[in-house]
Amino acid sequence: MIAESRWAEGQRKIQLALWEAAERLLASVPLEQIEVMAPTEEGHGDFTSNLAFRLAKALSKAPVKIAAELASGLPSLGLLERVEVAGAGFINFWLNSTWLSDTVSEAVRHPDSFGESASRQERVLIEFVSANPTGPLVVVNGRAAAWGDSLARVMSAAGYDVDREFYVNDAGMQVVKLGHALAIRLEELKGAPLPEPWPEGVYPGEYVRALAQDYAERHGTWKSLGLHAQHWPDLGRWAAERLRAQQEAELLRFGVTFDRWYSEKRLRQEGKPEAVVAKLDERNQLYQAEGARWFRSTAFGDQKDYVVVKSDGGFTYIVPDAAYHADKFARGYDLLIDLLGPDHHGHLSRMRAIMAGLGYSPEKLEMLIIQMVRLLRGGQPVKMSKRGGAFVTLAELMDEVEVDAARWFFVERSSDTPMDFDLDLAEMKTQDNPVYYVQYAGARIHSILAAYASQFADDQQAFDPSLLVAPLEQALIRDVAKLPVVVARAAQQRAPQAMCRYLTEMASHFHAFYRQHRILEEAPDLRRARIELIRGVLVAIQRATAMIGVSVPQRM
RNA sequence: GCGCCCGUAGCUCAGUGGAUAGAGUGACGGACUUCGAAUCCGGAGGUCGUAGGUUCAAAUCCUACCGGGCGCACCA
Repeated sequence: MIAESRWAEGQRKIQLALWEAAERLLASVPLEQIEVMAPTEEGHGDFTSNLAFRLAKALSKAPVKIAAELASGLPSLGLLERVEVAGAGFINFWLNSTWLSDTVSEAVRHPDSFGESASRQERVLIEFVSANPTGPLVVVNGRAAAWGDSLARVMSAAGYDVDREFYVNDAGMQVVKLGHALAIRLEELKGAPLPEPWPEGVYPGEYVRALAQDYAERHGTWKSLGLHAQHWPDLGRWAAERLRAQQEAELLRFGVTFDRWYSEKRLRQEGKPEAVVAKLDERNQLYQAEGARWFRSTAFGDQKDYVVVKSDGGFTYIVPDAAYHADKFARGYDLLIDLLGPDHHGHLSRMRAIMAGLGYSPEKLEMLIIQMVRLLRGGQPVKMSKRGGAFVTLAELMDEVEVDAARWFFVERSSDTPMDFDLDLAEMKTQDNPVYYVQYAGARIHSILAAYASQFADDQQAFDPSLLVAPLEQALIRDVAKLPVVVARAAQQRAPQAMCRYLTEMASHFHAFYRQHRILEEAPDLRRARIELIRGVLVAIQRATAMIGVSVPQRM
């Protein structure tokens, strides 16, 4: 539907031209070996190639000489302004500025789709958050939510067919313990004393009190319930569904929705864990020992074999998990991405092993760890302990920090390293806060466009891109033109944080441009050109912020 | 002990095998009669944890070591 971006198209044309030039010098060079890439530094062109270094050995000639020969034989392709040999043998390419500024008009014409790539015909399932339905979402769940949702948006824009899924652990022992906790709180409502000592593993959190209140209001018969273990599973299921719904509402407030909430309970009811064990058995991957059934995970690079069916006949947790992932493949996804919590390091090699044991190709399952979040206030860590029932929830974080700021902070850092979340900084609506820096650029553009619309409502001036010659204008044109490539790259690297850097750089160029140049007071033709430019910049800002779930208000 | 992740400017962090390793922030010095100063412009700040190896080229890949974080149940 969407054509290849002009930027990528230009890159491709240069690559082909270089290939032809190389073929004239050396009998045959595989096209894949010809790299045309973004230079690391300004002043090295729009694209650069290291081809001369690669050919140096085969041609036994100095890279500089090869580069000069390659460069001299290149056609302009209708897009190159100049080609230069630099350093020890790099070939740098500058794009024609008129060709470039046409992409700005392209952005202005397609404000809702600019930056997107054509479909890749690849179905991806991203599973994230998947918090147990035994309590409210906590801050690290927010990190996973922001990061996973942004990755989904970025990959979707890059042409992947993406679904988001939340796996609900509503079947295990945890749910029974939640039911136990609810029973205790119901007894408390009746005036009974709390158990001494508090039973092991039962949720002590305050939120269970609220649930008990709620339960009592909805169930007239609650007073006849005693503290009997046979009631815990039912109470637990009720509470788990309440908490799951609450999690869904909190995520919605955070701007994150899922295509599917996948129930472990249903997975078990449908017999999928049994099917996985049977399949492993068929494939000769199981053996009996010490009264349990073991999986030969060492055959797939794991450290030691582990139990899949316990001596009491129950499954270990890996079995339903494996069944869940097998089911994802069965549903037709080409690629699975899991964002796992910080306590799942040990899970990775096991999951890889068992999926390999089931015959799935390991590179089709990517597992990324979302590392823990430490909240800082006044430079000091805020105490959090789920066990003690005192923790900072995502809802509390949202009460304190705007969603835009929270999401920016979570996405800005790569996922696999622990982060400090500076509450004071995120709350600040000042220059120190990077979110507002970007939003302010958008607000300024909105404000200029509003003034333009009222002062020059009947402007008939045509857009003349050749007037945009100032360095900052050129920088902004390139920023806009690059969006599709930035998105494609962020998707490929699974690195939504690239969007934050892109936005910060573009905003910086815009603010500098704004201080240095006038728009409305200029002659009509230049005014019109700059209006087109900032419209394009606004589109790029809006598109890029949308991909990380951050808004761009018209006024701040 | 084993596994995963991380050591880059005072601090927080980017960095795709390429050129002189970058931002932000802090401290310091400047800029509003202007379409929004929530902004801009300066200079200063580095043995990329250490030591080897691969390569024309290493912060990036490999090995060892040092330092930090997390995880290592027939719990989930």
